[in-house]
Amino acid sequence: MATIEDVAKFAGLSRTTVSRVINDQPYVSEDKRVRVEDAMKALGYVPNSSARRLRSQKTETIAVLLPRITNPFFNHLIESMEMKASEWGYQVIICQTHNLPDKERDYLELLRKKQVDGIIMTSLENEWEVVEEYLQSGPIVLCNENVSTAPVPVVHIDQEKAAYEATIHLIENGASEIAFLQGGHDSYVFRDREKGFLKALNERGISPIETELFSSAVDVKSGRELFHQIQAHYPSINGVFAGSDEMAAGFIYEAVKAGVKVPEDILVIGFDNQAISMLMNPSITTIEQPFQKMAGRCVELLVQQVEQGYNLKHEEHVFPHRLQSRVSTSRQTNLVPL
Amino acid sequence: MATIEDVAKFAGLSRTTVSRVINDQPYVSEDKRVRVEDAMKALGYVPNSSARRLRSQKTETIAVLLPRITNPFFNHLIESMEMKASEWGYQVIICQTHNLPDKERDYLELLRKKQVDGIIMTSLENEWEVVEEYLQSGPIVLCNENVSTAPVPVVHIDQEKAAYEATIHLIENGASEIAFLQGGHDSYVFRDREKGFLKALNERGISPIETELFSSAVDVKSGRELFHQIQAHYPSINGVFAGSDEMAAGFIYEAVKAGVKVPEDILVIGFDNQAISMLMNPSITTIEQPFQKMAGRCVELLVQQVEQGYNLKHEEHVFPHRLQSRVSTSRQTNLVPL
DNA sequence: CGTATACATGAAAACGATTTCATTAAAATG
DNA sequence: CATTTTAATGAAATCGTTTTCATGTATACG
Repeated sequence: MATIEDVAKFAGLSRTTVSRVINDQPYVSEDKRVRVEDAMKALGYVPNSSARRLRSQKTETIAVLLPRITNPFFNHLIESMEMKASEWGYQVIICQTHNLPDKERDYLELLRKKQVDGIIMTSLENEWEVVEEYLQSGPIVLCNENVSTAPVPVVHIDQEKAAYEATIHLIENGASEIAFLQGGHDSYVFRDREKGFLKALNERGISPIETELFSSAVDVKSGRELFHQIQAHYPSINGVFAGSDEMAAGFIYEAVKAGVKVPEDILVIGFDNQAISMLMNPSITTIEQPFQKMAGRCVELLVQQVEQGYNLKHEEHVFPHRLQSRVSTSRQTNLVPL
Repeated sequence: MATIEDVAKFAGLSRTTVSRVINDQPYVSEDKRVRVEDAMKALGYVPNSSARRLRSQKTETIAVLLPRITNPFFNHLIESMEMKASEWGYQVIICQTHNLPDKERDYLELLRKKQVDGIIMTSLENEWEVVEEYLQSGPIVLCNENVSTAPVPVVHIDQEKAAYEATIHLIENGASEIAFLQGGHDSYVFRDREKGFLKALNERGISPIETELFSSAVDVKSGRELFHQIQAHYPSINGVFAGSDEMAAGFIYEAVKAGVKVPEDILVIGFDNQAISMLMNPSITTIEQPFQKMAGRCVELLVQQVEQGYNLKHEEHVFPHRLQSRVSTSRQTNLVPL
């Protein structure tokens, strides 16, 4: 492959001048500019990315950490992130942690190796203290998980309020014993939602049931399993707050199969307003997050820090959510949604 | 940040020796090795990725091109690709083309810039001749789209046979006028499936209807729109071959809403065996592709070419598909699936 | 005991760009 | 016209590694 040196020789000029042309810098005469451009074309020259990165100490690449890309919430987030990054001239490296702290650390190392300019974390598997170390090597933006002590920008909805509203919605539609079904492992999202959930129960004089429900994730499979756990151990439950629409869908799928009626026997609410929540029969009431906007903001905040420097301060970017009411929580009608 | 030079000075040794330790090379005595390791630890040294890439002419990064990550077929593919790549020590850059030829070319340029070692294309927006040029800069593996003249490994199922079997299945379950609904733009997948579709019709003495149905994609929205187009212009159609489960789900959603019964009035078959095909009511008959295996093979083939060199020859890797029969094509029972 | 052979080490070249600095020529200024 | 500015150019340093090559020392061999 041709190097800048080859181009320079071919054009009878110096590397410096060629570099100036490549980078659209001033102080190069028109005739030389043309000569360089011709030479580049003739040799099929393309600047070598590695050399550029080394010299300029920039990679124009960011890493996005997430549990797994098949989760619709995360692939919607990353779709928008990739588009926004592309607008800014940045590439996106996809990093699936599968909820493993070690994998997360491996990917954070990309920052120390200077393989990426910055990182967006949409989930958190290590203690924040572990992650904080990496801020020495480059900026980090937190999406979704709101660590209130983290000296970085955090982008999220008000999870507590959303969960509170969802729970109130269940109660007002007739639920009196409600299960809180969130993905297996502890997280800030989990805790914030649980807080809102308990606040609503408390406010309405409902005592929380101490359940021993377990699910490893917020996917369809978990929802299906949890239906059977509830049937077996907590048959009196008549309301379900699910951590995702997929989980709600899995739950409803098994309920329908078992002849348990939603919403007549159990009210179900999901989260994220994914396609599935509209398509299911009964359709699923859910909380909508403006993920495109959140994703865009994350990228903007990160790129800004990369290009203009960053200082360690906590900065919250809270986006509005919206409750989308559908059949799964509606005691009045129970047929096809509008 | 500390460089290899700093480590060398700290340890009182040369860069060369430090490099040997980093890369686990022989010819370094045990005491020196320890001294280097201590120095690295003391200085918090991590090798700079850009410098490494420049010197070794390797990036240990691959790019995966796809239309959009929110399409479940593609995010399932890329989930497995990322995992496999990670096993081999490679990073994955995600490249959404949104079906735009220009965007595709932009991403192919990553190969010329030496920003990636190789590329996996899961879709094709340019003429193959355009793409072929890039083979000068690095290996490419084609997934899904089977360009029979392309001198690269291609990984796919037998789309023609799958479509043929799906169509026969519709016919044997009573469909006599069948619409072929595939995503908007022309593609090899499209053509192969259409071939199989027409072969089945022809074999069973059914003349294809010349429809003017248009959809821009294979997503839920397209499926919904197409239902209405069919209702309005081709009311006699009683069978639908949809290019994806999402499309089939959108179609069925609108059908149910309009009081058209599936499968009684129209039989519907989808593609990919995504979660949605099981969750819908009626559940959707579909064709399953072994995408984990296909994804894994793609990465293996690419990495192998990166590390051991590649020669330009066409090489087909065909994987088995499977028809999963469900309610949407079953005239006998029409209630809850098993 | 002389001579291959393997082991250990470091100086310097290389990877391919960008950037600093020096130099010269041309234009503007008083 | 002398002097300051501005424009145009290139030589060489730099980014941080890996690799080649040279050199020295210990070990094995006949």
